[in-house]
Amino acid sequence: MHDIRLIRENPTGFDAMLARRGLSGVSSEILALDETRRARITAAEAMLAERNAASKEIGLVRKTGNQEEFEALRARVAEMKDETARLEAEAKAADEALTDLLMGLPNLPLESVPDGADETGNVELRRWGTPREMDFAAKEHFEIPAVAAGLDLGRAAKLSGSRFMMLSGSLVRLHRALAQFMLDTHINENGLTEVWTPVLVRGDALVGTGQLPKFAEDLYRTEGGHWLIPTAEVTLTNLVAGEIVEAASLPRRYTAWTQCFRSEAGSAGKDVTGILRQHQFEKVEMVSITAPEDSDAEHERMTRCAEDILERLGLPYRTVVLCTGDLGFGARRTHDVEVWLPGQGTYREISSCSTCGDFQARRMNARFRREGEKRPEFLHTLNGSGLAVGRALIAVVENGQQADGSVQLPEVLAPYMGGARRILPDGALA
RNA sequence: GGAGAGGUGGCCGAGUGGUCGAAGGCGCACGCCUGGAAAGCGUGUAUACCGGAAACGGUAUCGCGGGUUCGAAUCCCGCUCUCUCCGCCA
Repeated sequence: MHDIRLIRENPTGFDAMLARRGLSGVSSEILALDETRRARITAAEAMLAERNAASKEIGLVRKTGNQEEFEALRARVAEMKDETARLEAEAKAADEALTDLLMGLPNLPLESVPDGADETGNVELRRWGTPREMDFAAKEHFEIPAVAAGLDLGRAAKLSGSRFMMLSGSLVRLHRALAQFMLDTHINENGLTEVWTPVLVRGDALVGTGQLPKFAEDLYRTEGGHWLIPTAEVTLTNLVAGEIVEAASLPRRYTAWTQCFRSEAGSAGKDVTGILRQHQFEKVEMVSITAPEDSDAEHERMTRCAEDILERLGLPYRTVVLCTGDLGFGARRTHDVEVWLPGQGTYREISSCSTCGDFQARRMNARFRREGEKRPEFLHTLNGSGLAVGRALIAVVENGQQADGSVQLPEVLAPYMGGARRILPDGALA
């Protein structure tokens, strides 16, 4: 949500920023609504003040017992009541229209974000690692014998339809090991606080982080009215919703390992083989809550936390900064970390780290107070995957695949795999 | 799921139709007092929005949303959350 005062002060600047995201000037409509809203509020309040004064007078008059004057005042107030109601309704209508409009507008990109129409405009920031030379044709994850032994897409489809998976044996253990390894690293090395959160939330929470009202079709909703979270960004960020926190408690750094649910509306035909894109998947999420002046550094730190996981796993990656055309709704700047997938011969997104500035904080009214200051200020919020567990699984097995159909596992996972370092072609650990 | 009780300012807590943004207390800030501190005394102490250069004025807010009334913290309806008991349950 945008600060209406900033738009009032600098409408052309606001339009110019939104233009970078491909939106034509909306400030004129915003300002018109804002003006109507304020005019009606002023008028309604003036009339209300008069009415309140008259009502007070009625009380006094009634005590003095002058019946005529009492009735006259009553009639006058009754008249004003209709007029007040009309003005208030108009003010409310303008206010709602304005809020709807503002709620549907994406965040403004930071200066440092490159311009571009789509993902081809993203700019590579750095690369780490070298894809392994393989003297055989690299397979995609679902084709590798060691993986196929524990991956059952057919039966998952029988139960749930497409874009669901069933994992068993060594493969699910590897999946769990990855999540545990990520969590332990974030908790022990990166100083994040682990949180267990609900995965069913109220609509308000999703409005706060920006998924609603605009992207309802991407989400699942229960009959009881709960929504399933598409990412723990929702629950972790909303931890500070409606609160005023002490500056001394910042930055707050959270991590959570949760199920995530996405309808994947609009991604028909994309990534239909394997487990790259699922309706239900696991993610270890990172969320930071900071003071405004610290969010840039925090963004870099968070991105490094995601990259660090890949480095410990020995998985080659590259990090890109998304261009304006590829930027998500709530983000000011996003770093995507893309891991090397030999089976596809390309880098694929495994983490997305975004700084949202005060965009989400405004929507959820999350503030902090500086030591000695009276006025609270809006917080800055950041979120990033650290990492998507299913995709990490894909990356580990594809990069570790051997000519004989087995998979060599990263050394750091051995403690989580009962000391095993390989998955054999038949799915057994070794 | 059933029954009951309750949600008032940073906290506790009074308040059943008007003069209530709301007694009192705690906390906090400032001042007096003191060699210094404590105690004591005094003063002050919410947020948002609208108008205004400002001083300041106005409006709203007693869980949330409606309603009754000239007037609602107070009466009515719906919702929500918390607590207690019962039921069910991993």
